[in-house]
Amino acid sequence: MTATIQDVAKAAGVSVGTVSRAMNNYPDISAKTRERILEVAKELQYRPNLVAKSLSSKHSRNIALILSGFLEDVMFNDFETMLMKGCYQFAIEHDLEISMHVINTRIQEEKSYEQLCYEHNIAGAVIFGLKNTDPYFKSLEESRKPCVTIDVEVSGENVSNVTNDHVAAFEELTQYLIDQGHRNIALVCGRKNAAVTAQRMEGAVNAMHRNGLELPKEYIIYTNFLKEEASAGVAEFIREHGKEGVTAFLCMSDMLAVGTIEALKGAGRRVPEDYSVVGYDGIYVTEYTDPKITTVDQNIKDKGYEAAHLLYDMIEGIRPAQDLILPHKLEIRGSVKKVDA
Amino acid sequence: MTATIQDVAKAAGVSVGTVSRAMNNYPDISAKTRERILEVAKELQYRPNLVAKSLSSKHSRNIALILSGFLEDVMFNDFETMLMKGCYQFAIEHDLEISMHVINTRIQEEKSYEQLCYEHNIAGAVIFGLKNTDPYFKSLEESRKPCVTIDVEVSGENVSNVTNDHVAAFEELTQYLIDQGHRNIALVCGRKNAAVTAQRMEGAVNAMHRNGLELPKEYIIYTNFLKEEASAGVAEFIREHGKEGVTAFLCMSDMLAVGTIEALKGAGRRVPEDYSVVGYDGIYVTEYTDPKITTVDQNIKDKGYEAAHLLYDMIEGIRPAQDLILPHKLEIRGSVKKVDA
DNA sequence: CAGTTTCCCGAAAACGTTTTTGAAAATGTG
DNA sequence: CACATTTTCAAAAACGTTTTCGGGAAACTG
Repeated sequence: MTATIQDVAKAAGVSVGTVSRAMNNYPDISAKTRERILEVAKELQYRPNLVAKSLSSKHSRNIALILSGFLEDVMFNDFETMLMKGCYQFAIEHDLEISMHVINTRIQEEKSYEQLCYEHNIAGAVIFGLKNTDPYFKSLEESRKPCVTIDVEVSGENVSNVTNDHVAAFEELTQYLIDQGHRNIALVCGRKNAAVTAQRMEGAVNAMHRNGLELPKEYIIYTNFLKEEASAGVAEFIREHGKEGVTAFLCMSDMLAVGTIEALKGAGRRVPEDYSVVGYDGIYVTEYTDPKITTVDQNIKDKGYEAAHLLYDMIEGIRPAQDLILPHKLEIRGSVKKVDA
Repeated sequence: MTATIQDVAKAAGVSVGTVSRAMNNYPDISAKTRERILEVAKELQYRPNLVAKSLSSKHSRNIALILSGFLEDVMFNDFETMLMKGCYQFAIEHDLEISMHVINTRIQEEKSYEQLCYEHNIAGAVIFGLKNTDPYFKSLEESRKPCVTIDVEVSGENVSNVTNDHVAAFEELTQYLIDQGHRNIALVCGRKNAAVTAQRMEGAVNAMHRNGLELPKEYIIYTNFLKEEASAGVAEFIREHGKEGVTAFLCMSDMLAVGTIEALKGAGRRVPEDYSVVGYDGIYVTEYTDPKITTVDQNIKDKGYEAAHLLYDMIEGIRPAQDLILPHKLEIRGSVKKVDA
């Protein structure tokens, strides 16, 4: 099979401990023997077994990316993938091992977060997709293993949160619509009791009130963040309220925007000529629709990178647990038309 | 910390070996002691350390998903993600551990596939995104660790390949266009020396010849599978050949179809009224464009599932290395118009 | 040059499991 | 009841590393 540390030791005429010291750049070894061992190691194409390393070593360079609901949600491939890319980017740059774990409710009930870490000798994790109904949501609070959640507020000694200022971002997005002259705006909402929904709602209402506008209850269309529900909701909306002068649809996600545009086109309306539509998230689909969708880019890849970064710093004791708010960016594409106020 | 097997052994008044036997359902243990041990284990919330398990155990339940070029290619989030989902699906169903490794050229030069397996105690891997210029492309041939490649033909004792019949599929797609009355068809091609390009080209030409049609060299637009290149190429094409009666664009990927449609719309043409367009792959974007793109669905999630399945069977000695050709499916959406022949 | 310090490195314990070996206990057989 | 067989389990080796401990050699000190 492949050479082990024993083989290298024998070939170099030293003890295994010395080989270990040579491989890991420890100080207490003479330059000469280190050279020789490194040479022999290269000769034998020796690669340390990371499993043994992980078992033996006190401090681990393994971090995890934990995904909840990965197999259930079929729609959002872009989000998780960009997040992964960000994490892997950081891991590669800092020579970390990263392992991915998809968890569902059953798995969460079976083993705690700490147990999962223990199972795999993991120093900490970036956790994505956690719902407030997930068992981990509560139990993380008392975790002794550090972790970083994405876009979900969990309090706890060892838990950080990386997110955007969704309130401000949505406020900005709403303000943009208003600046373009829109006064009667319908809101295509996400899941009623989701945290993100509440934040975005707050942003929308803030912007409207600041401009002396109201958001009538009838102008709120609730969905579960599903495109089809947005389509159905919007179709019904224009049947019932089509004559009331609404000029824009403010959607809580890009997917909802896609559904909204579909419904509008299905009803023979043009976007943005007849109705303006904006989305939220910045997933890559927004560039491929017609028209391209004006949205707020959360830059999820950076989020992944910064989450891994923060996790690493927590593990190393460089930074304490904290909330990190990353910048967002209004991406103006083609789905909004300026109207006369 | 968390309870180890020692703790369980002590609490149950037996040796660690016995605990191991109880946990793994070995036969040589009395039902009574097994019961008792399992109870104690649950009591202590014992979870075996998988790292130690992997190190100690002869046969491993760890498989890997190896992704080449994951961080480089920014465009195709859908493909890798669906593949992952398929693999994880199988892994969860069969209680396997799965680890994901992103490799680039540097990493491939640094360590061989076998070394990578050895490092992580991996029994075998599903490999995706391998280019014929990748170092692993050749070295896999002699690997003693089983592996399954996706959509790339590598010969070798222990390497399987899961793919679609791209020639037949593309032939079918082309035939569909012809059946709809199209006679003058332009081909939006992928990277010139890629294996997939050659296969699809073959399929296209087969179908055309069978119907007594020709594919003029000027009607072939080469790209590197990039949307922008397709846009540019098609824009130029209709400037130069717009008057020659071409009615359809046959694209080697969905992304190219998106680029093609973009260019056509940019030039004031309608799809499918003025030009029909078809894509290939079945990524989810095809459902979100306007019009929705008629394409061939490769069902990449199944591919991932079946690849993991085959890998598992190879490891267990149930199936030998082999090539697996999965069914594809023509997905008729809205980007093709019937014309009078 | 004797005593101290520093530098190297070998030996062995440790990480948490599985697996092999062998022996005691239980059961079966005639 | 003596012997053979089977069942059950304890003890210890093994997996491939890291890390601790300690000691001899070399290098300083006065």
